[in-house]
Amino acid sequence: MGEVQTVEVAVDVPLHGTFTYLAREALIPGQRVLVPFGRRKVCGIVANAIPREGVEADRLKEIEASLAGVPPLPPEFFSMVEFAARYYHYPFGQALFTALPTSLREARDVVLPDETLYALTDRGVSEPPPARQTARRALWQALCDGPMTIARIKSAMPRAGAVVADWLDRGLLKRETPPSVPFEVATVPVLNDEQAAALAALSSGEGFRAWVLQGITGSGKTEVYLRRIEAELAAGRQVLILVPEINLTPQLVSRFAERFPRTRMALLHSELSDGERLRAWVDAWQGRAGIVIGTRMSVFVPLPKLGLIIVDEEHDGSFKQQDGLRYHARDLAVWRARRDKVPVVLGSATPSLETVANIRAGRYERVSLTRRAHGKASLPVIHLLDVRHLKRVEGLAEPAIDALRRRIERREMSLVYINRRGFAPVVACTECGWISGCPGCSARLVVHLLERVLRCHHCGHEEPVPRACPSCGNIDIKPLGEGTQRLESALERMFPEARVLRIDRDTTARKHAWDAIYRQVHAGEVDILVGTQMLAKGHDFGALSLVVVLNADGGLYSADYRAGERLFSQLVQVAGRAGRADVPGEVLVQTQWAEHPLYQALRANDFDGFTETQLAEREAAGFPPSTFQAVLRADAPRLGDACRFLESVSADVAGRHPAVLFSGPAPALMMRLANRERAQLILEAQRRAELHACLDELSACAADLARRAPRALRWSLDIDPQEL
DNA sequence: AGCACGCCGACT
DNA sequence: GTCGGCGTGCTC
Repeated sequence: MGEVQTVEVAVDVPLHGTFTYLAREALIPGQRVLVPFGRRKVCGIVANAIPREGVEADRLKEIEASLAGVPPLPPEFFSMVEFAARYYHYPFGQALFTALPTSLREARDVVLPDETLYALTDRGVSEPPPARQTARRALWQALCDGPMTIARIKSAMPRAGAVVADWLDRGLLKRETPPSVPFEVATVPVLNDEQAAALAALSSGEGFRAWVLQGITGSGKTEVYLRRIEAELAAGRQVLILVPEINLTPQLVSRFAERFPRTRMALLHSELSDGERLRAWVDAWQGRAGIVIGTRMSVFVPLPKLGLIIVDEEHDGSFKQQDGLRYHARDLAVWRARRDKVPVVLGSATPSLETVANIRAGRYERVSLTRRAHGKASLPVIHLLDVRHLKRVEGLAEPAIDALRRRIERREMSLVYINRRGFAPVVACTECGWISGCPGCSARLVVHLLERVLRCHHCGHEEPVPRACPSCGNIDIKPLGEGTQRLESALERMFPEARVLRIDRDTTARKHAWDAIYRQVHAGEVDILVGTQMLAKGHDFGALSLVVVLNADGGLYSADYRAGERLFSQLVQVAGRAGRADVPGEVLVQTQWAEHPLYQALRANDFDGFTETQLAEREAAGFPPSTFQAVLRADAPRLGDACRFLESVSADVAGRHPAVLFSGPAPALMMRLANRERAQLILEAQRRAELHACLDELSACAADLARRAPRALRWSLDIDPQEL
């Protein structure tokens, strides 16, 4: 008789560990199963875990069924999820389910389209069905042109099932598995010397290497990727390309499709339906797709023949998941590349400071592209407009107005970029440049106008808003970054003849909004584009001859220590929009702090100089990448409950971990959100290991205390947080 | 997380 | 008298 065995099963619940079940038949790790759980039936994944002791056999329930549709998930998938669950201190079961496409999380069988190809045998070709059997004859004709899937056969001849079975029986038809990674390259443009050198570098060595491809805007990074990808495809391997959400555009996809016309691509992004996503996921997993392009979630997709990982725009914040399993796809990509002994390429014009620190530490190797790839195209000229000494109309400095007017006369397109980021207003003196800093730590104080206080979101310090500048007595002190509200309408009043197109969350919310915007822009129907952050991402607006940047200073002295880094990268991006082959573009940045090192570095096109000062500042202040951080966040209907919870967690754990600095609890920057109030506790350590040892204890303690706290309290732990 | 059990307020 | 609020406890 079949012996009853026990099996460990992972389930999508916020509890640590796996659950033990009885199984009547042998089950393979990675298999999806239907299990009774509490009073419901859920999907579980058979885990290759050590059977747990001390669970009485009579309390065990039985696996109800195995769920059909896909093969068992491979061990490499598990090992990556295990790592992510451990590193991000998140329950294994939930981590496993976040790494899966929705269809595989549900307690249902899945049905995938049948990929088997049917082809005529030699005999089949030489024995056509009689002409009077028109349907069979038409199917035969279609099959003569090449193999077909069952779905395509049925669309040609709805009741073909019996015919196919009959032809298979009589040896007229055979099943074929598709050639795994068919490969062919379309015409390839010539690389310039620098690109060729970069490609040679990225192709050198064997096994794991972490490369940073740092190329200025327009330097042709994508072409280098394409060449590098070509080599992998030619060797029959798969390539994983991670891109920010916004960059996964039809233009990017068609560029790949045109270059490798016979290679199957799997695209993974948030717009897909569950069915489409499952299909792409399985194509990648089964090795059918040679190229896998996707957003952060694709870092988990099993890839049996992985040869290379590319993370494009690696500095982009969208690689960090902001809820649930708060993973960073770039960091997991590097981990995965090391494990799979394949190279990883991190591409960016402005690599993140974390990446720069890794280059300096010798963990990553940098390859640079310093020239624009095409013709005589040159970098834009950047001017700083010191608004303290210039006359302004509605927030626009006169030289900027003149420059816009000239472009309108010449029928050239301009972009007015308004930086609304750094929404947390820091108070500054317009005379001496004094900034509201925290006396207790190196963070900056944020104005809360309603409560009339300055507050530190790092340590919780509070003080009243001063009436005059504490440094020079000037009474004209105000929050940085005020006065952009009226700008858009002001532009229209100033240039009534110009066609102004505003691009922001409101105007792009509708589904095909971008298509319409692109059409107008490329048809030359726009004189001035006005927009926010969105414009700094990889949209192609063709050539602009002028970019005016307003309100950038908010990012200079922000409560968020990453604001400077983000500002620099955004300015480099928007500046990169300016300029064409014949005329260099012009960029005007309006600022009160023209002498600030960030702007000086921007003007001199000096990324290394910029990172130098940033790294020094971060080191002095004890912020990443020179330290390692985690944030414990809590929210509740009342701030007090959230703070009390964080306070008791801190009191419980802090004493035993002197190497970890606890700051707070402090109210979070966006204190109120959807009628809930939020607070945070920040942890910092010099070494990652120290932080993680502390976090092991802290997460257990938080889970325990949360059970006794008011039920409405929610908490989360964010490792390597992106924003505080 | 989800789901049930359980014990107190305004409704047919 | 019951329908339903959400506090508490558990899930192999």
